[in-house]
Amino acid sequence: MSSSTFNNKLPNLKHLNYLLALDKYQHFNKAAEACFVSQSTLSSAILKLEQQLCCQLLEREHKRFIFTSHGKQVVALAQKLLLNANEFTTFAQQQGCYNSGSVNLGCIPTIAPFILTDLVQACQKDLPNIELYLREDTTDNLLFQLEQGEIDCAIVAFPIPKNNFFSKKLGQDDFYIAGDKTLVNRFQASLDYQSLPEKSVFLLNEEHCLTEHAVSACKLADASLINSFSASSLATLVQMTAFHHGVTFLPEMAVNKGVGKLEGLLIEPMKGEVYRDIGIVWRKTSMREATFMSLADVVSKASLSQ
Amino acid sequence: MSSSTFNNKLPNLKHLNYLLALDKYQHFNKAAEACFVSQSTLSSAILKLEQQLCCQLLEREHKRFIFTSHGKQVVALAQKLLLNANEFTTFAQQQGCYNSGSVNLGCIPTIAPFILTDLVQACQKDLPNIELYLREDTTDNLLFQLEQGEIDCAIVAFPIPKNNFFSKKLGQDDFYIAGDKTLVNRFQASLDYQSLPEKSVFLLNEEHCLTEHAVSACKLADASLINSFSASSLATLVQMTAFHHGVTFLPEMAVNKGVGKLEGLLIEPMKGEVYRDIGIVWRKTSMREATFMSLADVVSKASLSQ
DNA sequence: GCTCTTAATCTAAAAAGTCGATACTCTATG
DNA sequence: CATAGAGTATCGACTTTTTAGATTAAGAGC
Repeated sequence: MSSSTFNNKLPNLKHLNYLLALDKYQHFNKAAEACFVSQSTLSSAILKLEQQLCCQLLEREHKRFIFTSHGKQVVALAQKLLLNANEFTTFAQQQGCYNSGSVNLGCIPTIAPFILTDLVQACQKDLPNIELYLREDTTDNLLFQLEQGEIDCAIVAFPIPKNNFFSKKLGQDDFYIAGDKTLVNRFQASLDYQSLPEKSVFLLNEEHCLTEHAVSACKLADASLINSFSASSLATLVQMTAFHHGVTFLPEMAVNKGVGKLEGLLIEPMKGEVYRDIGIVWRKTSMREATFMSLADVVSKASLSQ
Repeated sequence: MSSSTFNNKLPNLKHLNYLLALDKYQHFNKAAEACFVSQSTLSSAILKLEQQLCCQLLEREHKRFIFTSHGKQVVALAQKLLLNANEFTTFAQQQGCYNSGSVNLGCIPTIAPFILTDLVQACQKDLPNIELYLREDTTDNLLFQLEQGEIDCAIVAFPIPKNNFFSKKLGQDDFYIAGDKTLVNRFQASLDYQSLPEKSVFLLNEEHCLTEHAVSACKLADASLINSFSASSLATLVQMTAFHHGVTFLPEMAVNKGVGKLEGLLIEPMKGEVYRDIGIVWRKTSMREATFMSLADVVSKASLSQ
C-alpha cells in the first residue's frame, strides 16, 4: 500500500490524547486539567474528533456523559495508536544524541578480518549506545554506497579515488614482504626487485586496493615481475605464494593476526617507509562527525599502531 | 502508563505521510505532487519533523539529498505508525454507519435462553454488519448497566422500574400454568386460587422480574399460597414444582422451548389476558435508534408472537 | 557563460487550535 | 418552588500551525 492511499482524515494525535484523558477522568474539567488545556479546548477537540471520524464517541446529557460502546473501542484503539506514536518519537529522538544510534560501517576486505573482532568488542565497551552494522566490500563499492547513504562511514586504505568526503587517518599499516626464504632474503639484502625472478610476485586481484597500494608503496615498477595469477583473498594469496615459491606483500595487521604463518614462508618487514594509511571516511553532509570520531578513536586504540 | 505521561512532541500524521512520499519518490516535487501539496509545504514539513524529532532525517546537498540511515529507520517506523492510524480511522468511521458496528445487548434470564439462539442466527442473516455481544442479567442490573453505557440496549419484560429510557414493545408473552395435573385442572376449571393448597405455588426468587409480573398478571393476591422456596432458574423452578406437586407460571417462550416438559407436569395456557410484554429499551441519548429498531424487528420475527 | 533543475526560504493568507467568558441545563438543597 | 452549584457546550477573539506562491541559491549540463 502506497502512502498516497492513506486518504482517510488522519486525526490529530494530541486530540486523541485528550480523548484518553476524558476516558480516564470521565470528567471534562479534570481531563482538561490533566492535559494542561482549558475545558473548552478539550470539549471542542472531542467534538472535532467525532466530526472527523464521523461517529459518536459520547452520549451527552448536558451535565453528564457516557462513552458509547463504540467510543470505548475507539479509546482502546487510540491508546494503542498513541503508544505506537510514542515509541516512534522516542526512537526518532534517541538517535539525535551524541554517540548513539545505529552506524552502518563499511570496511574493505583487506582490513575487515583483522580489526572487526577487536572493534566490535571495544565498541560494546566504550560506545554501548551505538548499534554497529558492518558491511565488507571493495573501496569503490563502499564509496558508492556511502554516497547513496547505504552506509554511514567506511574504513578504507588511503589514498581513495574520490575526495568529496571527509576523512580521518586512523593509523599506519606497514607492509611486510612474505614468500620463499631465498627470494625474500635476496631482496631484503639488495632491496632490488631485479633480484626476483619474472612472475614471482603474487598480488590480489585489482579490485582490491591493497594491490595498487602495495605496488605504489613498495615502488614495484616492473610489471613483468608480477604473476598473472591474482588471488581474491589474502588467505589464497599466501597459499599460492608459498606453493609457487614466489613473494608477496602483506599488511602488518594481517601479519599480526597470523596470516602468512605457513611452512616455508618467510615474513619480514619491508625496509624504509613502506606502508598504507588506514582511515575512516564519511559524507561531508553528515551531522554525525562527533560519533564517527569516537568510533575512529576506538578503532585506533584497538587495532592500529600510530 | 497514563495518557499524561505522553509528553513527547507528537508528530503531525499528515507530515509523516509527506515523509513517506518523499522516501517513495526521492524527489520533493514528485512527492509533493503525490500528496497534492506544494513543494514548499512538503519541504517545510520535513524540516519541521526534523526539528520536532530533534534528529536529522535527510542529508541535503542543495540539489539532491539522501536519507540518513536513521531517517530510513524513521521512515520504516512512520510507515507502521500510519498503517496503525489508518486502521484506527477505518475502524472508527465504519461504526458510524446505519446497522453496523457492535451492539452490546443485555437480556433478562427469563427471556435470554429462549430467544438468543434464534436472534443470533437471524441477526447474522439480516444484519450481517452488526457485531452482537450478549449479556444476561436481571432487569435492575441491566438498566443500571444501560445507564452506565456498559450495554447499548436491553431486552426486558415490561413494565420496568425506570422510565428514563426509550423503548419499543416487541411482543406479548402469554403465561401458562404448569404443575400437578390435579391442581392445574382444578384451577383451570374454577379460575379460583382458593382451589390451590397453601404453599403450593412455586415462583422464581424476587430478583427475577418474572415473579412480580406473573403475580401481577395472574392476579395472585393471596401470599399464603406461595411456597417460600424460590428457584433461581426456570429449570430448577420446574423441577421443584414437579417434585412437590405444586404449580407455577411459565412464559410461553419457555414453554415453546420445552421447559416444563416433565413427567407428571401438566401445562395449560392461562385463561384470559394473562401475559407479560417483552420489549427493548435504550438510552434516550443514544443515536442508534434506527439500528435498535432493526434489531427489534429481527427479534420480533424470530421469536415472538405479536 | 547560460539555462535548467531542484530544494530552501520568505511572505502572506488560510486553517486549526486555544482560551476565557458565557449560556444552558440538570441536581441538590433549603 | 426558588436558588445555588456543578458541568458541558458555545461564542468570539486571539495565537499557532500549515499552506501556497514567488523568489533565491546552487549545482549540473550544455
